[in-house]
Amino acid sequence: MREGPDIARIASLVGDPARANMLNALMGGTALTASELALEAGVSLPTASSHLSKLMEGGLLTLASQGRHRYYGLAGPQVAGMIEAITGVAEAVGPKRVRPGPRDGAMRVARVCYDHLAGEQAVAMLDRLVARDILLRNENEIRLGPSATSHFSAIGIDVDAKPRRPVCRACLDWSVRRSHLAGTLGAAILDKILAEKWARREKDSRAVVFSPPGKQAFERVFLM
Amino acid sequence: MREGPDIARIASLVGDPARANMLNALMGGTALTASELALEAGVSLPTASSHLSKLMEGGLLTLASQGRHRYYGLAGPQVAGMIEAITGVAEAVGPKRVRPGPRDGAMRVARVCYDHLAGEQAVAMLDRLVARDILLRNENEIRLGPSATSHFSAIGIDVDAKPRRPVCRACLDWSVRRSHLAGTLGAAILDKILAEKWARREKDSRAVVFSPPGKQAFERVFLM
DNA sequence: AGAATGCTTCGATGGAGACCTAACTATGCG
DNA sequence: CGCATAGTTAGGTCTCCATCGAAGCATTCT
Repeated sequence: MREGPDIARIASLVGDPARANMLNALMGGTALTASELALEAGVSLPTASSHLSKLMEGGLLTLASQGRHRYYGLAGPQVAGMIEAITGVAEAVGPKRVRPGPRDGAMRVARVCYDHLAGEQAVAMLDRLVARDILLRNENEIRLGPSATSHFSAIGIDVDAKPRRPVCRACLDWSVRRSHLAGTLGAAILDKILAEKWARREKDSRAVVFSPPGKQAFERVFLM
Repeated sequence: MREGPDIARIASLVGDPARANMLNALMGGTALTASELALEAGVSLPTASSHLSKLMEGGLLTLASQGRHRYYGLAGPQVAGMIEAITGVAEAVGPKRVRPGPRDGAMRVARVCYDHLAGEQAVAMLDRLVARDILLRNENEIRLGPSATSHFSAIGIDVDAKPRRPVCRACLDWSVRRSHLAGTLGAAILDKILAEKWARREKDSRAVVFSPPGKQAFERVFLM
């Protein structure tokens, strides 16, 4: 029997799949709301809330209340370092990813992330929008460029509406490890993709599958 | 829902108090038998055996059978680093130990971290080696300086051997919150300290206690 | 004020796993 | 061989906690 810092307590906090998923999502560095984290973890809102209060009590998270939103973030670099260390071990001893199934491949290409598009397609889209100066990017901040209004209104998206949520937000993509576009604009684009039937959502999955003509249309609008 | 390395699996292995105690005991660097670990963990032998097979299956331990004894040890430096990282967080957020006992004081000054020295002494040593340009440090990376070979060979340590493990590595010290020296060089230095009898290991603890003349010798060689 | 949204608390349920005793296998010793 | 020590396996109990639906606050929008 030993004493010393209670390492089991901390480790068991990370040891639950739902909480691990949440922490993983927060490794992107941006704080997320309880709903977003519930989606990431694949659990209901009450369950997520319970997990979050445990993580808070364990000192692994910080909380920033803004109006009716509650943004949870990692408590600090030390916590992030710990997650990295655990991830490193998991990667090393890991059950050597069996053959990635077809779903995994589709998920990698394009999937829904809360309310916007993620995956290779989404990362490529953000890159292209920035390269064309339609969006301006500075580290993790994304703003509208001068031609944004005209460009997006041409395809039926109004970026000048003043919603509560930020129009643009960077969201770290776990498969590509680079950012894609979130925020209301990201959500509006996903809406358009689905409304135009360029792609459909895989049932019971976050994967988004483009039809061949839909893919062409998407690339013509966003990747040219 | 995410995928990626199964961090929850690894963390939950550490997240059980009995297993955490076992891992903690193994942080001393010496392999222990199942009975010894059962004692450390405060559980019965069958329970310990069950835990050990889980840790083995999780890839956190190595096993060396010798006759009817089975010696369990940490699987490697990466696992040791993970435990240290978790310990650091637990220490930081932990239920602020009421009053540090005498043994805690000794642990703070100098202790074994898997195969190298940790604690105030170790942090001071790395600081000094960097200040003298014997080691070159850049963030978390540590390299040998130009005079390293001659300096260490003068005290009987060969730094030019090419092992698989890195010669130098930074390891975050949970008590001081700054880095100390790990890697094969860190291990060799600990070996020398014990071989020269500058210090002895506290029984059943990771603490390392310097004798007065030993402390002088150590400081002459590494802290001047 | 009333409706809508974001989140937490409550209460009940089910399943996972930590634990021990007892029985079994393996190695070493006289 | 027969006994002792080291360790694992089997079987069964019990506690903990992850989970969800429903209901309750809190904040903001209209």
